[in-house]
Amino acid sequence: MEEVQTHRPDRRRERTRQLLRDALTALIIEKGYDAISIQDITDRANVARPTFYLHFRDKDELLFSSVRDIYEDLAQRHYQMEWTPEAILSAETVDDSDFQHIAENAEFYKVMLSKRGSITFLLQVLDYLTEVTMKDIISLMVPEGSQSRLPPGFIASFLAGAEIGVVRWWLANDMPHSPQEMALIMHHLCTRGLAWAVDMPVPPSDFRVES
Amino acid sequence: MEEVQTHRPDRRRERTRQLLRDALTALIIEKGYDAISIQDITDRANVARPTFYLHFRDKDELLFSSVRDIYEDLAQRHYQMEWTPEAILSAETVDDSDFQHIAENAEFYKVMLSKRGSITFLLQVLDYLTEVTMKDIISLMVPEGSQSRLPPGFIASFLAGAEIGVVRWWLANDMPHSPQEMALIMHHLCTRGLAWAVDMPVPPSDFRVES
DNA sequence: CATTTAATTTACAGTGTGTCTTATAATGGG
DNA sequence: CCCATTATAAGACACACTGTAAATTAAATG
Repeated sequence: MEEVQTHRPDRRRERTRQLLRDALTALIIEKGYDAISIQDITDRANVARPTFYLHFRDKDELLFSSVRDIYEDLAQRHYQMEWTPEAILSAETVDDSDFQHIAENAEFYKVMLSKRGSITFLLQVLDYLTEVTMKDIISLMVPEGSQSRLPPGFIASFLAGAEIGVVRWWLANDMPHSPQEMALIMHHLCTRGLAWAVDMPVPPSDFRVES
Repeated sequence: MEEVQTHRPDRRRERTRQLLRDALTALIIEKGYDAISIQDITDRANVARPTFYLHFRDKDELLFSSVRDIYEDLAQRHYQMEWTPEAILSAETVDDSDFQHIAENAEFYKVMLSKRGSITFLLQVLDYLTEVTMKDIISLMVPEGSQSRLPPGFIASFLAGAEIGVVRWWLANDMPHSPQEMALIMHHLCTRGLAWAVDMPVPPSDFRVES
């Protein structure tokens, strides 16, 4: 017996929800995610504590209600382009929207991808990146009917993890490069690997894993 | 005025600490890290709750007291070998101790690197991997007096993140490959990059970032 | 066996959670 | 503009967990 609550439009509702969202993001930057109590959020938002539970089950639900549209927007921006194998591997068409977005919300990510952040959030981002990368890998292989040497899921997880690592380095070092530069560096390292990065040759290998 | 407590050896002490450590790891696998209370731990260990605080400040301190020696052991195993630039880039001398260790503690890592885990732990592992990788990168460049195209910290963060991503994939897919295979696959992908992985050529590039 | 130290037991104050009730205020529809 | 509806406020409650304290009991060491 699922009782689905349908809400007629009401300014008070959206206003309160927005106040709570804003309070949360401000508090995250100030004191870290874990240290925030529901009381903190409602105090900051000038809302009674029981009101919180009229809108969100817990802190995580509030957090994800804040970021969901951001990732929809990012994915949409990414897929505005028609990705072909050539475009993905070419340095001319590198997509820097991820790094752009991180730069615009640097304070937020600096906290949320640190010990003061939330593992749920970090893994959500990682899964998002894996999924997007996965689609790119697929579009890289399917049109050719070609087989990659490694399982696509493996490669996507590899690249997504690498991106998180690099973003953390970027933020920890106060963003010494522009988003465009970062995307380009990342692209070179991803496509060409460590041997290129340290400018040393490795022998060719026909190593292959059946997926 | 630092009051350093010096403990003469006493079986009761080490016994209690070990009981608490064992209780924690068992509980982590059962219900996830976050859901565990101090009470849970002491109940499982058959120890009074105030006793916990005679040994550890909080849950995190207990956790890290459990894993510290593991990582010392791993690092020591890794550095038993004299790493030269050739050895690091060669597929003959791949070090699989990390994957071996993960496989031996698969249940534990499956939880701790998931939403039911702990961000502090995940980042601790990430930082450990970054540090170890960093030393490898350095040993790759210094003896030659050569310069890498990218800042070593960048590369190390990239590879460490990639390793976490891959380990998560490996665990999520119930370890379809042996630790040795995983280390080998990882090695190929790290050194040769995406172009190799999907078996498509990219033009050479003399792109370089001054560190 | 005696001394030292660890652990137990009980208790307490503090903090946060999730829910409930009653009263008040704002909103959108007619 | 008024009214029925719905959101919010205010206060209170039971519950769980934390960190610490005091007095007592138990165990290990030499």
